[in-house]
Amino acid sequence: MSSSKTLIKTLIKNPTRIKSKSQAKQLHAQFIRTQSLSHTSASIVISIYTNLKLLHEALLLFKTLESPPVLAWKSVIRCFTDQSLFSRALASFVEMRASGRCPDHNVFPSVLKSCTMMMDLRFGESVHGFIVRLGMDCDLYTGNALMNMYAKLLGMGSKISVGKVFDEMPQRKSTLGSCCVVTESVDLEAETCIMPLGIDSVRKVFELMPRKDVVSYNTVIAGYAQSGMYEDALRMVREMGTSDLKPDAFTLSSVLPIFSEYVDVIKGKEIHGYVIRKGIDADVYIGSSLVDMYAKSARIEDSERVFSHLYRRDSISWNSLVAGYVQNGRYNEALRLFRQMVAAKVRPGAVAFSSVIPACAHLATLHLGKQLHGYVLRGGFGSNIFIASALVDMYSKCGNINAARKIFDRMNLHDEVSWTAIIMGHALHGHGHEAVSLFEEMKRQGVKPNQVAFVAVLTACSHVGLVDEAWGYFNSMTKVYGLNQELEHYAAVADLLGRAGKLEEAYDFISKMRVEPTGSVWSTLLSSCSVHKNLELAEKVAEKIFTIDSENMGAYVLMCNMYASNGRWKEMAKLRLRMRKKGLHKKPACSWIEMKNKTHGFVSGDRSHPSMDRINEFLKAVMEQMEKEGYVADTSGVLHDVDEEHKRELLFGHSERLAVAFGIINTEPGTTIRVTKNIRICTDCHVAIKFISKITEREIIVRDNSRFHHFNRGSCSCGDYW
DNA sequence: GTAGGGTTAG
Repeated sequence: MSSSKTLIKTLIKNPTRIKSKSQAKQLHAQFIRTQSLSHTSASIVISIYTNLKLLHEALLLFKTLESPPVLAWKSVIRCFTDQSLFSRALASFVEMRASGRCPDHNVFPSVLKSCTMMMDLRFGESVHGFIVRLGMDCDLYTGNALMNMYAKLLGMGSKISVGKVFDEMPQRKSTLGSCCVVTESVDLEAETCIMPLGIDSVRKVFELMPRKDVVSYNTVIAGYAQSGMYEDALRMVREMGTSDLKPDAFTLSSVLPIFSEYVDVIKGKEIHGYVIRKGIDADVYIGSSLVDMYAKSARIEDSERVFSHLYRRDSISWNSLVAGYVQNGRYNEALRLFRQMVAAKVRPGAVAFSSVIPACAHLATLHLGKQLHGYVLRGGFGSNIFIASALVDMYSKCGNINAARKIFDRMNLHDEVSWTAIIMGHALHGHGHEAVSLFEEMKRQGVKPNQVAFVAVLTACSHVGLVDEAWGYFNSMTKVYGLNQELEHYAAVADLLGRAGKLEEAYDFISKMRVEPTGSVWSTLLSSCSVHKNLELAEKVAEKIFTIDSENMGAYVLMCNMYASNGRWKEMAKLRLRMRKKGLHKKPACSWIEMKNKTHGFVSGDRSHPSMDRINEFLKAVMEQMEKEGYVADTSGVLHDVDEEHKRELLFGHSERLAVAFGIINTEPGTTIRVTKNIRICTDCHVAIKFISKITEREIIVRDNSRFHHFNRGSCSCGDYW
C-alpha cells in the first residue's frame, strides 16, 4: 500500500515517465494487484493512457468509476478532442458538469477546440460565459483557445450547427445581434454576459489576457489577416517585437498572404530573406505561402523555385503552384502539375479541383473537364459551391451550356459567383434575354450583384443589342449598389454601342470614360468600325490605339484590311511598311477540335495535317453544294493583293473551316462539332459554316475569342449580330 | 492552444 502511495506521488510529479503501452498496463495491473486502484490512482492511469493516445483502455477503466474525478474527465475529454471525436468530447463535458464536478482550467482548451471544430458557436459562447464566471479567462491556454474559436466561427459567416448531443443541454439560448451576443451559461442559473462579434471578440479576449505568448499573438494576427484587417495584423507583428516575442513560422504564414494580396513583392522578398535567416524556409506552410505570393506577383519562376526546394510537399503546396499557373494563364502547365500531383499520390481536395477546373474552361478542353467532373463526384465534392461554380463555367466555356445549366439548377445554394457564372455562360452563348432574366432572378432572391456580375449582364446585353437595358444596369451600379464602374464595365458598354452601330456615340463614350481607356477598349470599337464599314472613324480610333500601344497587331491587320476593301492601296502600303519596321508579324489564326481525347490544331492555310487530303476533298464537295444553294464567297475582309482565285483558296484554308471539316469527316452523322478559335471568327467562315450546318445536318459550335456561335440548320445563334 | 492553396470578368 505504501509503495503504491509513493508511486502515485512520483507519477503525479512526473506522469510522462511512463512511455509505452506495456509500462502503462503493468502499472494498471500493479494497482489492481495491490488493491490500491482508488479513484485517484485510476485517474492517473487514465491520464497516462490518454497521454499515450490509448483511448480504448482509458475508456474501459473510466467506465468502472462511479464518480470520476476531474483528472479522469479532463483526460478523456482531451483524448476525444485529440482523436477528432469532438461531439463525444463535448458530450463528456456536459456529463461532467451534470455530475457536479467543477472543471479546472486545462479542460477548457479541449472543450473550446471541440466547439470550434463542430462549428458550434452557441455552445462555445455558453462555455465562455462559464469560464468567465469561474474566473478562468485569465488562463493563457484557455484565452488562446477562446480567441481561436471566435476567429474561426465568427469569421466564417457565423455558421452554427448544433450537434445532437447539445439538445440535452439545459436552457441554452443565444441570440446573435448585429453588434452583440447574449449568452446564457451552461448552468441552470441563467447569467448573461455581453460580447461583441467576430474579430472584436478576439480582440477583447486578447486585451483582457494578463499574460500573452507567441501563440496568443499568432492567433490574433491570423484573425486579423483572415478578416482582411491587414494593417492591424501587421501592427500586431510589430507589437510582438516590443514584447520581446519573435515571429515564428506561424506568424509568418499568416502574414505572407497579406503581401500576396497587396502584391508587394519587395516586402515579400524581405520576409523571404528573414525566413531563410531563421532557418524556417523549408516549412510547408511558409513554402506554400511563398509559392502563392510569387505567383500572385506574376513571378511564377520564383514560385517554381520555392516549390522545387521544398523537402516535403503536401496537397496545399502542390495546389499553390497549380493555382499559380492558372492565375498566370499557364493552363497546360497547371494541368500537367495536377497530374503530377495525383501521380505523387497526393489526393486532390476540394480546393485543388476548384483551382484546376478553370484551366479546362480556358483551354476549352471538354474531355479533361469531364474527367475532372468525374473525380469531383467520386470524391464527394459535388456540392461544394466553389467547385460547382467552376464546373458551370467550365461546361459553358467548353460549349455545353445545357450541362452548365443542369449543374447550376441542381445546386442547393447560389451565391453571386455561381449566378455570375451561369449569366456569363448564357451571355456567351448568345442567350442574352435568358441571361438578363437570370440577373433579375438573382436580385429577386436577394443576392447582391458584384462588379463581376455587372460585367456579365452588360456582356449579355452587348451580344444581343439590348442598349437601353445596358444603360439601366450601368447606371444602377453607382446609384443602387454603390459599385464603381471599372474599366471592364466601360469596355462592355463601349462594345455594346459599337456592335449596335452607334459608332460616334461609342467614340464619345470612350473619350469621356472616368477610367483611362486601354488599347483593348479602343480595339473593340475598331472592330465595330470594320463591321459597320466606317473607315473614317476607324482611322481616328486606330491612331488612339497606336499612341497607347504602338505594336497592336490586331489594329494593324484590321486597318490594312479596311484600306484594302476600300481600294486605298497607298495607305495600306504605308501601314504595312510601318509594321515591317517594327518587326511585327501577324499572329497566325488557329482553331482546334477535340477528337477521341486528343486535340487537333489547325493554322490557316496549314496543309500539314495528315488528314488534309480528305479535308480538302470534303470541303470541295461541300463548296459545290453551297454554291448551288446561293453561297457567294465574301472576300472583302480578307487579303488584297492577291487574285480572286487565290483569295478563295485562302478562305478555303481558314483554320475554323479546316477544323469543322475534320470534325465532320471523323464523327458519326449527327454528332455535334465543337471548335475553338483563338481570334474572332471571320465573316465569310460564319456564312460558310451556316451552309455547312444545313448541308451536313450537323450542329456546329464555334467558340471564338469573344463568344459562342451555335450553327444549326443554316442559321447561327448569334442571329448574325456579333 | 496557433499557420498556407480555391469559384465568376479581363
